[in-house]
Amino acid sequence: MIRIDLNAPEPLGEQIRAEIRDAIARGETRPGESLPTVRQLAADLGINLNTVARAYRLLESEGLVTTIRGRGTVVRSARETPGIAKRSLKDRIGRAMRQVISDARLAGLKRSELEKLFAREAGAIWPEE
Amino acid sequence: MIRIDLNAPEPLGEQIRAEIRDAIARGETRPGESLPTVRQLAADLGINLNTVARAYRLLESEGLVTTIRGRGTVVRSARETPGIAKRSLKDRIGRAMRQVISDARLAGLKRSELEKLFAREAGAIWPEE
DNA sequence: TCAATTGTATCATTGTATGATACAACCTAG
DNA sequence: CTAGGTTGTATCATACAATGATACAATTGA
Repeated sequence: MIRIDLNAPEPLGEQIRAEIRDAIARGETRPGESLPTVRQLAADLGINLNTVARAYRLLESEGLVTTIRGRGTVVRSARETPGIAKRSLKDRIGRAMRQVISDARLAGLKRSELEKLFAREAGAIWPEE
Repeated sequence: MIRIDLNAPEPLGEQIRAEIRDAIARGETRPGESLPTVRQLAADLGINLNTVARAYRLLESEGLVTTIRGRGTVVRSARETPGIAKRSLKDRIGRAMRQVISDARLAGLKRSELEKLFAREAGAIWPEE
């Protein structure tokens, strides 16, 4: 189930996109499964249907879902999702990771705490290994 | 040295703030050290001085720097920086970490690659341990 | 004291996010 | 095959955030 924070500084659409990306990454919503309709999700969250529709379109442009008017939006299978340029991607992820770690350090977390956190979340994403 | 990407979706001010936070966290800029003046940095980056000034004020509100008109902006010593409520903080960092890991997974990174990346960045932040 | 240096305040402009509303494609009962 | 309901889409308006131009105020130092 998707939840957002109306007061967060992140735009609603971005929050939705991030939540769904995350759900797909961890296999909570599987390929072939339908996402809620834009009206349904918008009503659940108490926001405008266009905001949800825009988030879905972002996800489609990322290749994560397929959406057909009149039918709805469906999660694509993993191998359908196109590969992206790996170099810049790894850079981008590296930067994001660095930011998280810097934040944690400034917040006073111990390295061991952060390592535990990382291990836990990574385990949720790659349960098989 | 601080670098930003004029075309990135993240606001310029946020980029500056993140860069400086990171530099402080990893000890590249040490307590007592002066940041560039708002005009200097703005000129270097080719942006408006107000954008830099606002980023500096954000950092000041976080307790990371002290700024005095006429003198400039200086990095505060670590133990001066106030502690923040730990519970919500750890949650926030946990969410950010989860996003990074989801992204990495969807991008096709292997778990081992991400672990290597994490270890490298964490080592840069906590060099002593 | 005065000029230079530093950050600050104010206002205008631009772009993005969100929402209200009307439209178009698709599906299914009958 | 057609009518009505369901789904996503397009268009327009509005609010707000980010950035910039410009003028101001505090501090420094010769």
